[in-house]
Amino acid sequence: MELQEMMEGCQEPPVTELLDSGDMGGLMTFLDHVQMLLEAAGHLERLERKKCEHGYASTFPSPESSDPMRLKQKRIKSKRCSGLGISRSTHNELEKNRRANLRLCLERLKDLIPLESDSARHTTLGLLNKAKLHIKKLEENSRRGQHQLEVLEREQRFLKRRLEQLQGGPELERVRSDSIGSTDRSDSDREEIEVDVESTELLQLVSASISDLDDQSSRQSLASDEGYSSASIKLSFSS
DNA sequence: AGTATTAGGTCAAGTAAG
DNA sequence: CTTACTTGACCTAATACT
Repeated sequence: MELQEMMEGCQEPPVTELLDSGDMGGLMTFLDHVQMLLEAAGHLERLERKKCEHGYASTFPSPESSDPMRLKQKRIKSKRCSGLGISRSTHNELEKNRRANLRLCLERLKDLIPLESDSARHTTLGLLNKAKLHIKKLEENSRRGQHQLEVLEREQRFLKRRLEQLQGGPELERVRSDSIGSTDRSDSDREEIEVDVESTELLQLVSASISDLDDQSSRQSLASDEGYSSASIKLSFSS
């Protein structure tokens, strides 16, 4: 029950949601989880590599295993060492600790990956396989999130420029004609306009705030001697 | 410097229990 | 079948010895 709660606590919302909501804390937690899982995967990989190096349960024979003479010498030496070394019970105790540590790591891993149901039994092998899949999924999500972030940043840059142009006065007419139908646009312009089409709502919002801004600035400007430019912008915009 | 020994840690096979 | 335990073998790094 408690474990289930912890696990649920670890389940991240999709990256897209986090991005949409601008929840930077959530994003950081998500990235932390990815980092921890990658570390776990790295540990497993290192273990596997070590197995290969030593020839343990590996398809690659170690150089020594092919040399019977050296193997024999090693065995003799090892027997000598174990005879003089730590007692059997101490060795058993140490081995027990090692296994406990392994179990602990497995529990931590279990907390990090989403599991279908609490009641289902999770074997070590199953858990490791699920962790592997989860890592792959997180990596994919991370890639997608990164891509979306780039798109949004492009969009933000474009809107910022657009805003500056709209506030800039004499540039306005050119911007308008550009957006209506000029054919000699650069690739980046075209790309930006595509983005623009996808975000009409956002643009409307920006336009609304620009109008507010213009209302204010025109009021201020009209009060001053140089008030005509702002006022004319407003006029041409509304016509 | 090179070799032997020791200490500490890990792995894998065999086995018993749940 | 899975897990936990025991046990012997093995590895590496540190230390002692020549």
